[in-house]
Amino acid sequence: MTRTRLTAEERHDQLIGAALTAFTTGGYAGTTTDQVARLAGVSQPYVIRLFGTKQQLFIATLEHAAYRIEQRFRAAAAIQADLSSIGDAYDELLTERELITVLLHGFAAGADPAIGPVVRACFGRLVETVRELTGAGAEEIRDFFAHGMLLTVLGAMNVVGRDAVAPEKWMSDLVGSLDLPKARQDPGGPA
Amino acid sequence: MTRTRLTAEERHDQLIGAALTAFTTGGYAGTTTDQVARLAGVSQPYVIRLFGTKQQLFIATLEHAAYRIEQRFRAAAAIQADLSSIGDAYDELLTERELITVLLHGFAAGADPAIGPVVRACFGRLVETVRELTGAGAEEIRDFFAHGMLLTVLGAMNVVGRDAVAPEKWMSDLVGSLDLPKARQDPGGPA
DNA sequence: GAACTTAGTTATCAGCTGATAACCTGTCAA
DNA sequence: TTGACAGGTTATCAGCTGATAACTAAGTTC
Repeated sequence: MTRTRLTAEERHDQLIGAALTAFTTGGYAGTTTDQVARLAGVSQPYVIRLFGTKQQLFIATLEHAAYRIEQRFRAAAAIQADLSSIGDAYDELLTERELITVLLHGFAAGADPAIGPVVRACFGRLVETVRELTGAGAEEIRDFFAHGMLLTVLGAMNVVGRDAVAPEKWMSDLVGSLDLPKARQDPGGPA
Repeated sequence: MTRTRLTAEERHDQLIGAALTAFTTGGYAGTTTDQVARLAGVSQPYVIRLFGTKQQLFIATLEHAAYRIEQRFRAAAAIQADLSSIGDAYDELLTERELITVLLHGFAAGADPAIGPVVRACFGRLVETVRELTGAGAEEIRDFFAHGMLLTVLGAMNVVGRDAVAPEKWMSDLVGSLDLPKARQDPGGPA
């Protein structure tokens, strides 16, 4: 069984992908480095070797998620540079769950002295990016992220998104008037 | 050293208070039952004995937090039954951090099959409570909780609240136009 | 083809953590 | 007093988990 050897950089990227999936489900403390390793088909000590510590792996994952979200925002703004366009991009990210939800886990772990600065920087960068791309005022930016956070939390709770539970009335009140991503649920296509 | 013996109910309540503090900082997976026990001045096995499992302790803590938040909302509405009054109550809760932040940790753990239903029920109850108290429409309710979630997340990241870090410009943009609780920071009174 | 570099593994472990079991001790009624 | 219930403790542990060390093997260069 000749294993395909990857370059350290390729493996690094692949591991961050696996970490994204793993941390999305379990959060920082609730995820083991072994889970990440298995997802990537690699031994657990090798994960540690590449990233030093579990904490550094989590931080790298957060930064990667924030970077990719930023990219999606920029792509959306390249087509139409306003908040509604970026809002659509956000909705798409929400159905994919991982990038947004892992960031929420970062927020929740923001009290950690090592993770806090990273997650604040990531979030601040996103705020600046949206303002730069749209030229929107402070109030608009605030409202944009406010509704984004609501949707993010509802997504983490499985109130909206791919694995959403059966809706109740209070849910539709919260989500009803937003152009929510429920209508865009994956109709069975490939991941 | 004669330890003061409490009734099981008193100890139960005290332990939930300790759990509130502990889980607020570390989240569900990141907090040990021993930390809770030490905070309450009790042995770790006794915590398990009273609550069965760590998970049940967390669930009890979430429900307690949601209940107390609801009470605060009702108290605020008793004085003035509109969203701005309840919003003020929310700001106060935010400076106290614990009740709101522990709920956020519940949201983040919402993917867990045992915790998910509980946290959805808690949140749904809060939504229904606010609507019942204010008679506000779906959009108003949504906006209220959207801004609430933004503040909650910013609180968990220590962007606002008691232990807030030095502010940066993007933070003031997000928080600036909200009647934020920063001005109400505890001026040195007793806890 | 040999020396070297780089990608990966297996073996191992110390420390933590939730949970169980067995025991101890105030307090109160009769 | 004595018994019995309720509120606790100490002792113990199996299993997990992040991390280290030592070893193996696939390419690569000369």
